[in-house]
Amino acid sequence: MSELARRAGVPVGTVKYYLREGLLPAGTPTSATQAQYGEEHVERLALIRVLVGTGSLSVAAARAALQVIDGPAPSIHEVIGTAHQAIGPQVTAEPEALERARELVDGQGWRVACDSPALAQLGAALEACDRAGLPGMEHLVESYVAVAEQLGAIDVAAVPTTSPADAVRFVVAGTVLLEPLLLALRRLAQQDASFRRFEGPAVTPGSRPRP
Amino acid sequence: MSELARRAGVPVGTVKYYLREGLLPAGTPTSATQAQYGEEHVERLALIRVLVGTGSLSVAAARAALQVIDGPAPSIHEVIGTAHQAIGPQVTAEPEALERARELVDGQGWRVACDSPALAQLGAALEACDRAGLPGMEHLVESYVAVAEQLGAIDVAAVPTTSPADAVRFVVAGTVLLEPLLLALRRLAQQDASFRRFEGPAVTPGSRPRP
DNA sequence: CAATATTGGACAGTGCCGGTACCCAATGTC
DNA sequence: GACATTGGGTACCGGCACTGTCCAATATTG
Repeated sequence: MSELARRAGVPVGTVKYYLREGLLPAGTPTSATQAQYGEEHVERLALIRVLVGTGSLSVAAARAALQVIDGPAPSIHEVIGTAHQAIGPQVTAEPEALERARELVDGQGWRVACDSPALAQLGAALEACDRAGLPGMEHLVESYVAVAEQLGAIDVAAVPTTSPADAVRFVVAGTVLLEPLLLALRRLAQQDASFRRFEGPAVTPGSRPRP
Repeated sequence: MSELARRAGVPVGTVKYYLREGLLPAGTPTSATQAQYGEEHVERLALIRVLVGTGSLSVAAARAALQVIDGPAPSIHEVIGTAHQAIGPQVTAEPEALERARELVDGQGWRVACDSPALAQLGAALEACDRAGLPGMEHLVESYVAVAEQLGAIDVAAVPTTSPADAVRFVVAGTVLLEPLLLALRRLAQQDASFRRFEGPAVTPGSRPRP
């Protein structure tokens, strides 16, 4: 076990913790004080660390996500739904907000499961924007919907067709790990866009990108 | 204070907590045991709640974000940078990952501050995708960059020009609150796209959206 | 073969973080 | 004047992701 921990770069105590929490399957025990761990355990450990680290999943959510990866793959569409159930922050939106989300989605012609947690998340997000008093939301949301449609198409097109297991792994890990990637890119693009709009033509000393 | 708490729908103890933490400015005291709170305090409280609730900012990050809103607005471009500093999860990426992020951004021709936390976030996210063994990342990232560019343009174009204070508020709140909105939309779009790709033509009983 | 080190496992403890409960003197209300 | 309420301070709570400690069984070594 110490070798596993060393190879994965994770403290031994943490490995024990993951074993206890059911994130990491136990190794094959060779005796009462020894167990065999393979390369798959190292990879699993790496996956756990990125899910709870970069993906900022809770340990419970990571367990659920890993169960989806381990489980059978009925169909990719099913897996996406299950993954969203497992991963999503369990947001509870009021019925009216949920209704608003449904209308938006239906108006867009999207075919979406009624019980998807993403609907509640959308409703809560819309509600939050209202409460914050953000102006011009209608147009903004419209633009975002168009962008999201591209994202969905990109993601689904990128699902590998080599094997069902690969596909499931890609869907679960990709859904989680591309989120921070997307948010980071958005922020960087915001900086660039604001530079072009506000600083580009007349370069003001002191407000250009810092060295 | 109890009236303020009631109007904002927040427990009194929590209001005290926000006062203590410097998120909510103190009311004008009318005596030793009484203070006057105005509509602005109710709005502020609502803003705090969406930032820490839906926006899932820590109290410390929310304080920093609110300080940006309260502070002077040198220029929108500056505000975006400062807001990213305040909001961002303080990710520490290794120099090599950071270098990789820089190359990606430079290759895209984006003008970005060298010390932006978003660069570290991007580096960490790329690193995480590698560690998870996601295939076909190059093409995927390329597509995401193109989408992010649209997002940045949308966000910056939506900044209101009515007053600097409005603009700052929009930038800070929008950066935070549109993130959950975007992620929810992405998930919904994924569901729709996967439905179209995998379930659309030949409808399989039992795998269509649940009632 | 005996002395020592290491292992896996169980369990309690730690540090942080949002938030809550309690207490108090000063004040408002009846 | 009796009594409730207020703001403010402090202590405390529960959840979470670990981490430290202990222990008996086993591996390693002289």
